[in-house]
Amino acid sequence: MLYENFIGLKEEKRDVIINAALTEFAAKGYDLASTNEIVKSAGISKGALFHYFASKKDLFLFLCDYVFGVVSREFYEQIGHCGGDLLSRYQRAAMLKGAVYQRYPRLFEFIKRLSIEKSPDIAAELAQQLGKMMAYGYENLLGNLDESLFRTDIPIDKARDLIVWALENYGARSMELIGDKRVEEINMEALNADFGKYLDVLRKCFYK
Amino acid sequence: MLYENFIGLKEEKRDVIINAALTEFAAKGYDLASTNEIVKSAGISKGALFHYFASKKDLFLFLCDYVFGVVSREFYEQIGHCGGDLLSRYQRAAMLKGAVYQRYPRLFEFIKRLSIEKSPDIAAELAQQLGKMMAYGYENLLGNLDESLFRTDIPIDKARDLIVWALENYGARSMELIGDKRVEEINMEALNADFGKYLDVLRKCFYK
DNA sequence: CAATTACCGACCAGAGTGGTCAATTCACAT
DNA sequence: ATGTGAATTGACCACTCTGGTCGGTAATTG
Repeated sequence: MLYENFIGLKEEKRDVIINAALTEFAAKGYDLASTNEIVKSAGISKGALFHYFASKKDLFLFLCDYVFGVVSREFYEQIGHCGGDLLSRYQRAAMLKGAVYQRYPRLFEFIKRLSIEKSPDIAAELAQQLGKMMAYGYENLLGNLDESLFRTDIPIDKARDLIVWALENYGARSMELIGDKRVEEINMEALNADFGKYLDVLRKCFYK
Repeated sequence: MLYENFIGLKEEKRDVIINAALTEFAAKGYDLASTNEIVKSAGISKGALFHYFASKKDLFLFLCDYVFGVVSREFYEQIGHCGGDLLSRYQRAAMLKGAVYQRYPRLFEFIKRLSIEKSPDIAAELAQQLGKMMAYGYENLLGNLDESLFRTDIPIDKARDLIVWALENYGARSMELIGDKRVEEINMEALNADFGKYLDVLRKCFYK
């Protein structure tokens, strides 16, 4: 069975290893990422890692599968379950992102890195999976959008672009702000309140 | 005299070396950047590089100085010479960025990388210079801002944030789109026209 | 012409690479 | 307590790449 040795581990230990690997790959990309760093940061031996995974490539592809699963289940598929307009969806997405972040702080950085990954060793396997993933994401966030709330004196597609860009940047900035804080000491209410204020401005400016 | 051997080179050759080094450092950061890659990509010998610069660190610090000079002279100090409102400044900044890009395509990526650089070998020297630089940049772009054009029913600071974030993202996206195209085949008029359309939307939404 | 400077690239010791494997520890059935 | 198979360890392997050196050659200068 695939990854049987790793799957058998208890959840806590699995997550430690996953987070160590996500962090290393996110920081350096596939080629420059070091398995030595991963085992050191995960607190396991070199032998253990290669007992769980056949090779560095195997580990990387497992991570891709894994994050795609997490993001699809815990993120994209939940976004539909709320208002059909863009800003409501983002509001919900922010909450969901916080939940995923608590368990896998580097997951989104890992995914971001995937989209600029150029190593030929994994390009073929990665390309199709990533393409499907991105398409799925945009479909859930932007597909079947209720556009009736937008003001009518501006092109909706450009307004949508600007909103998406601004909020992506807001998200990135929040991540940096959070930094390596322990999960407990992040004030989620304050974070959401602040985000809400920006959404209000966007509603006032881009909606009727 | 400092960097005398390098300064004496003719401009063309200097720029080739500078661009090769900017590209490598921007892509991998200080620690992982390889001087071997730089000399290969610049088309010079290892000996030559260490004839121009005493060490990798010396080269890196020269580059920092150099890009700070370029950006200050060709970018920040020119932004003031136009309308004092935020969107006019961004319009001008986009043109200026294009000019710098033609000569040093990776310069802005290099600077971006500086702000997340963590190598202890250079941290001390870098920190102060970078701080001064960023402050100078924001002062020129956001300082002494004409805020009279903003609508009065929204908090100006939040509107300004959203505009800055959206346009930063637009800039990053344009860069990616340009990718590694040769400078000649970039359609600057089309690029500016497109950018103008987005600025129009922002004016309509955030200004009176 | 000599003298000086610019430049080359083979070479160095050391660090780090992905991956292996004999040896040890562990969990657990008897 | 003991035997057994699986989980785990970390020293080790062959190899690549690192920043930097240096004896030599080519080009420039006076």
